[in-house]
Amino acid sequence: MQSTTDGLDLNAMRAAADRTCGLLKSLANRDRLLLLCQISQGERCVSDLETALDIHQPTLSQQLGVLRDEGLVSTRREGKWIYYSIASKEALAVIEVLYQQYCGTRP
Amino acid sequence: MQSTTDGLDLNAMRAAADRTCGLLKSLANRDRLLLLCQISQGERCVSDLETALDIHQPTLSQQLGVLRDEGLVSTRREGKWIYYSIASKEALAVIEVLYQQYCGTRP
DNA sequence: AGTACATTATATTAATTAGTATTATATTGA
DNA sequence: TCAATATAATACTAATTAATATAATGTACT
Repeated sequence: MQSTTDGLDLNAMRAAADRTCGLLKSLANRDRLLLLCQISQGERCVSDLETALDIHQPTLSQQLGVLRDEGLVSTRREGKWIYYSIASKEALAVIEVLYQQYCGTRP
Repeated sequence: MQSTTDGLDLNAMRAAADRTCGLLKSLANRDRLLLLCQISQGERCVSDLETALDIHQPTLSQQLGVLRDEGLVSTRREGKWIYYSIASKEALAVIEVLYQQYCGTRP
């Protein structure tokens, strides 16, 4: 046991670091980052994303699958279209900071 | 050329995403994350880090080397000791958010 | 109902590239 | 010579990604 002034103990820190790594690995890919950046500005369907980012459809679907599996996005079907939105507050918080740091303040 | 209301164009977005990925890949490792977390709370020498995190010395040195190569930390020698501190404002900003999201608000 | 087309997802494979731990050795300073 | 830190070399283990093909779901039309 650890005094409260020491903050988290090593095991708790490691566990938190592992969870954090999960998010970071999901983000650490150009296509996924671009996808999340778009989706974080508002719901997008796949063909919107394809047009906006010029990523081939199977790649797109594969990377969106990764984001779904990690719980970073959720989907809603409307007819032929499937709309994606951000489902993780942690992801959203990180994306916002990344945008500020690497793309300037958001309009 | 692109109207200013559209924000960044695709090439600029890709370039920004690539730079961002560089940071994210550097962060996406348990040991490096723990190291940065410690160092972001104030300058630390290697043996401090070794004691606090219980990571074997060569691993420590190797991962600190990665952080140095990526420009995330800088060093200062004082006698036998080498002190590390955060050298990247982008990294610091991300670390702060990650801490908030995964470890609660910082004391 | 049946056909055709649009949208999105999945499966498979190939190719490449990477991440990590370990052990041993080198460097620098007291 | 000892303590602190870095580098090198190896060995493992596996992760990422692109590409191609195919499947599933929905709509429209006849």
